[in-house]
Amino acid sequence: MSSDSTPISSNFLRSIIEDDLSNGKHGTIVTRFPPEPNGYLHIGHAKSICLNFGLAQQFGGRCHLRFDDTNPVKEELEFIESIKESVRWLGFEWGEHLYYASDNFEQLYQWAEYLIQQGKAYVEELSADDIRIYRGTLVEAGKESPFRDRPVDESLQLFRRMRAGEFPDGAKVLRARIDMSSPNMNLRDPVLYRIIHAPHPHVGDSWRIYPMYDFAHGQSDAIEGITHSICTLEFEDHKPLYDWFLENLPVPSHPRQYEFARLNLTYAVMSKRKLHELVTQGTVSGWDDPRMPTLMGLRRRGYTPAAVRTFCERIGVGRSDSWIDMSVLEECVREDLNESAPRVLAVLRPLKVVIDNYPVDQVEEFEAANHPQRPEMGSRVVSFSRELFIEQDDFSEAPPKGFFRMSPGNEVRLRYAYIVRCTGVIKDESGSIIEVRCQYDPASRGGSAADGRKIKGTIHWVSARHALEAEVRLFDRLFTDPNPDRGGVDYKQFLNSDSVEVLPAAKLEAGLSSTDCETRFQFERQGYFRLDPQDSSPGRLVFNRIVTLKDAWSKK
RNA sequence: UGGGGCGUCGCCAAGCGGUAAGGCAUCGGAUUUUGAUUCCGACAUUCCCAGGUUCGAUCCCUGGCGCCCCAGCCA
Repeated sequence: MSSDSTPISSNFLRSIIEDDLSNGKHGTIVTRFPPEPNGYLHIGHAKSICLNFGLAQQFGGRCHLRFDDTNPVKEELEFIESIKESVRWLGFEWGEHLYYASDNFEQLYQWAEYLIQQGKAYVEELSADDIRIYRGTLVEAGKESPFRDRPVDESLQLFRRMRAGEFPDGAKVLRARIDMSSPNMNLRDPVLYRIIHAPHPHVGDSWRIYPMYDFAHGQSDAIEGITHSICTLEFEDHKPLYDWFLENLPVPSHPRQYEFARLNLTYAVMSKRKLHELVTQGTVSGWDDPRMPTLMGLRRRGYTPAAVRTFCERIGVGRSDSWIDMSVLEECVREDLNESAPRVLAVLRPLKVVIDNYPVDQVEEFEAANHPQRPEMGSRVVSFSRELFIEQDDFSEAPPKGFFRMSPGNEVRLRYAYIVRCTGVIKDESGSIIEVRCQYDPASRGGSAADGRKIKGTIHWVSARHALEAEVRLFDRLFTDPNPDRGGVDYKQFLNSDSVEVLPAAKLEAGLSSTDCETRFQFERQGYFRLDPQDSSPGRLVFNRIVTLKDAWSKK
């Protein structure tokens, strides 16, 4: 992780930890990343992962991976596995510190009985609807349940029978006995346990009752000896409850909770519900669709873990609601790939070019640098012949002002090869250009004019008879609006109908025949690409565009 | 209209009473066989507003205004 390029900057969490360490409150820090295994991880989770694992790393502590698996009806083994895979892919390792809240179920159950015995919890028999009505509203105090003051023994017996599976789902719950008139809704006798007759992905069918998040999370933190329990802002209202449990239970430690603002990205949606919808409604091909902001999606697209880590560092950590510009993420991959990606010539939308004065059967080989700024990356040889492909965009019959690519009468350099002058075009019956004719300057071998004249434009090309054919997929933002997630409107109305463009017959330089999906390339003048790990096979090359190059010209 | 937060450049974000870091974006200009990269330069007399305390306030106090979160047997 030392290769990440953004300097570590100050934030409020680092300050807190520095203080706790220097004043001896803690000798070492322990954090945790606590996902619920009910879906795939997205870029927002990456922020939390980088924060928790990163803080532990920077301060010589450790970070646990803990599954907050208290709701068996939403959780699946598949999600547990994909989460582990995503965290590892991001570059973090939890070692032996893998935990499940569900492994604490017996202890939590004992603590629940303890609370009952202390008169601090009771078995509730009101229906879910009635509980809601009794809870009151934001501006009105709640009412106490008729079961609130029932004898301790009665609650205890009932709770044991709940555990034994004697009651159907929803028949009863266990509630904490706190304060029905608290202005903090979380303190109005929160539900601790509910009856769910469903098997659990991790602990199987051993339980009929399951603790709620609030009754499991803080205690799990305490059991694991977490020092800094870092979560998102919406849990701030839960902190008094978090602390209430830790103060009223014989727990081994009392972690402190700190909250930060969750990540929002422009031109994306981040809620699990909406991502799920995109998948199930077939808007995208799956959780790993290269346009998805999921870690699986970014990975398949070709993003590097280092780029995602740099992004998480660069956006900072604060407590104010923030919308990070997609361009920040994009710039992070470019930075990473600009350093490491070998350059290659590839024509995405081919236009045939014939060099009339070039010998018909002649083939020349030119040396091309794999990375002009990094000679140590070596060079390769590219074949040149009379018939080539160039990019359709690199030719204009009636060029706009400032266009310095190929146009009739103008000279342009074919990268690494020769300077050519366009002499004419051939069109089909409908008037579209199907071929461009040129004359080359034999004295410009390698691309430099013998007389030293300056050539402004350099374009890429591929020799027609040597070209490799490939499918290339150009991905763009999934949404047309910077904030599709804003309230009041259906985010689906902002779906970008052009978020993927498939180019079926791109022409690549021959050397690309033997590459693998681990290598990211820069297709010169176009962007960064890599083989799609899913759809590519030895006989069929499918490239994904990870991100474009910056393009000052197209902006004009 | 209860409670909890937040408000520093277009987007993030440092700053912790001593006179506004940095990144992304944007705009100039230089170098360039990628209109990329790299490099230089510009970019908040001002920190939501109004009062107050102070020699001095983005930082302290008071009062406004705006935005976000909370009424799951979800996490």
